[in-house]
Amino acid sequence: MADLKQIEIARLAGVSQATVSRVLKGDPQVNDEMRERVLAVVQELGYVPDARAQSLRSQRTRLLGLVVHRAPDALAGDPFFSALIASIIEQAGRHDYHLCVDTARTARSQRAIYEELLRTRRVDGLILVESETHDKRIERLSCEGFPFVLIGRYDPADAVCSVDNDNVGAAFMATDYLLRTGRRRIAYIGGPAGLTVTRDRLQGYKNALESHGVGYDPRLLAFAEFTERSAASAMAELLSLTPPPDAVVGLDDLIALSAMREAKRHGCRVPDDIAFIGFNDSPLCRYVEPSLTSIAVEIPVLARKAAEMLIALIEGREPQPKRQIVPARLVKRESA
Amino acid sequence: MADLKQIEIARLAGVSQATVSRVLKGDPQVNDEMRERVLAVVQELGYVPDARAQSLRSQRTRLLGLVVHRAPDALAGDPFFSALIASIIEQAGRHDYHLCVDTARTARSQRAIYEELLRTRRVDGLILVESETHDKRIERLSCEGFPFVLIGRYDPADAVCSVDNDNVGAAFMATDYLLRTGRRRIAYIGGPAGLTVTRDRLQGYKNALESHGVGYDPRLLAFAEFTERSAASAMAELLSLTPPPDAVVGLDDLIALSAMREAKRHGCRVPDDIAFIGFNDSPLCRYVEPSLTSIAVEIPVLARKAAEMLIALIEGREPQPKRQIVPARLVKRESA
DNA sequence: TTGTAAGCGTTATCAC
DNA sequence: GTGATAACGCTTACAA
Repeated sequence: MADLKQIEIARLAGVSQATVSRVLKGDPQVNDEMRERVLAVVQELGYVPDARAQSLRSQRTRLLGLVVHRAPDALAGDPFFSALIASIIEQAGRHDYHLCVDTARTARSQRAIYEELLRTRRVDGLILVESETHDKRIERLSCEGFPFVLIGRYDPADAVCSVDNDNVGAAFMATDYLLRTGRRRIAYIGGPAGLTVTRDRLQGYKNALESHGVGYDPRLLAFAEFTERSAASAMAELLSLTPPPDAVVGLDDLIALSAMREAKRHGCRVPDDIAFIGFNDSPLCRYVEPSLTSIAVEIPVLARKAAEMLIALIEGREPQPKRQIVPARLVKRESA
Repeated sequence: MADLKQIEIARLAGVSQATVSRVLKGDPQVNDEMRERVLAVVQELGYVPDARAQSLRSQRTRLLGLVVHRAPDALAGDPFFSALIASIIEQAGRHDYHLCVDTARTARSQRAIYEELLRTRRVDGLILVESETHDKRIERLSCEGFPFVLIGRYDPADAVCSVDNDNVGAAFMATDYLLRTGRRRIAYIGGPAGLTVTRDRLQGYKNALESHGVGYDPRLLAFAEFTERSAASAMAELLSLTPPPDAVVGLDDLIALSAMREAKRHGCRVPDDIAFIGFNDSPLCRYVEPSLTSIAVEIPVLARKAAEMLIALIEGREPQPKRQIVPARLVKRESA
């Protein structure tokens, strides 16, 4: 069973080993009668070619690589990555590719992992997430001509293949929705001020206010760390304004959620007194009370497109366009 | 850069290609002077051996396989798998192994995936989760002598290598706690009835009832798929009983949460009218209202042990003991 | 101690 | 059309 190779099939079918290979590859040049004979033996013995030998010979492993920069416990709680992984696997599977996932916590181990995956040719291509603005890895991969696709933003945008969600558009969508439902004093709680996502979404927020002719009040802006407490205290401060905000756009679901809790603790009714919108449409949203309206960034779409692009690159097709933007989607629930 | 092989290193270092291989393998037989020469060239050119060639030659891919039986969207929201994946990767990495994750939704595709991973020798071993009581895959793998470790239970227990959390004990712990806090009509919502985890936890539930001398009422049992709707409708049915349950043990946090929401929608107060306990202590638990009491199964420990055992098997060491049990832990919150 | 050479199981290029 | 045969890049007897 274990040592079943083409040569064995060939012997039993009374043909040469090369013919077995041809039949398996679907070569149209082979005689029907021989094809039948070979396929019969293959079927009977359940022969499947050895991926290792194929990899060496074809210089292709049919393995996509994904490296995640999170400690295991951080990864564990993050719905983004599990969604990403699951969707990449699915899309890869359609093209008969598999996914190899690695984690790299420290900067050193990151370099090592990339080095390893790239140089050992263990994977045919890489999907990169959470890249920084000037990312050595990216320059490196570009130089080497190694196939890779970025999830996120990069400048110059057309230098690399990338997919991203439309952060400006997503925040516009959230704010616009609140304005349409009659809210006028809309606060924005961002994450750390340096993050591009914080800034992009702030931009979308401003755009929406402007498009409705609603004045922009800088006092309604707050920035929080990614902790419950930080978001809560930002919210407390916003509530001390007169008049207080009647809606809040939070950078992500956890921030929105923590803010919402704080508001409730101050006796606000949600959504009557104040509405809340988060981002990511994480599983959490459905389970809290009131359930949290959220802007879904379509991670499965993102992942599918990334995998699709990467496979195209690997197989020598130049993806067009090189940059794809996935629109966001409003998931309406009780909080707004 | 791309076509850098040992023979090239050998040429530049003025040695034979075999010597390069020996140096890289850390063979103590080689002359120090030669080793220096070779390593210098290796360093300078940043040579790394081709994993594909190594795989073919050594008959080892250094890849562990994990197959997950969930649709991508079900996987996406499930903290269990992300925790599992993350911890396996980490442990594997310590031994210079990588992880290949696949999903298989349908029974047919499951077979196909196993077939593929096993027969193509794409991975050196498999970690199996969510096995069923009489699992063809397991018999198959055993027959073939393919290295694999089960996360979960299997009979006879010493036929295969496995790690498991103490599901019977965990459910006992949950049910016992509810009984001690005065609950008497305790319902159990399992997952699909064939799953061993469903049955083991049912057993623990029954054991606890018995140990408290509380009668077992089969009407208080329900089985749900791993979807919100399914758990909710199971809960709705339980609520229609007279009298309704005063506590629910859910197979996992998501099931417990979905059930809890359904109960609240029916006007039940939690925990006053009805208490809820889930399993896994997922991040979600803290954010819902009321926060969910949960039995923590130590997934990282489970994953680490599984990976450790699998690697031992692959490398020809017989793990002792063949079965490892990881105890559970009660995390008390508001819902019970 | 180092070099030579025979595979590992495929695929692909030749002749026939 | 089909069958030898040479790679693919590495490991490892075996020879020197």
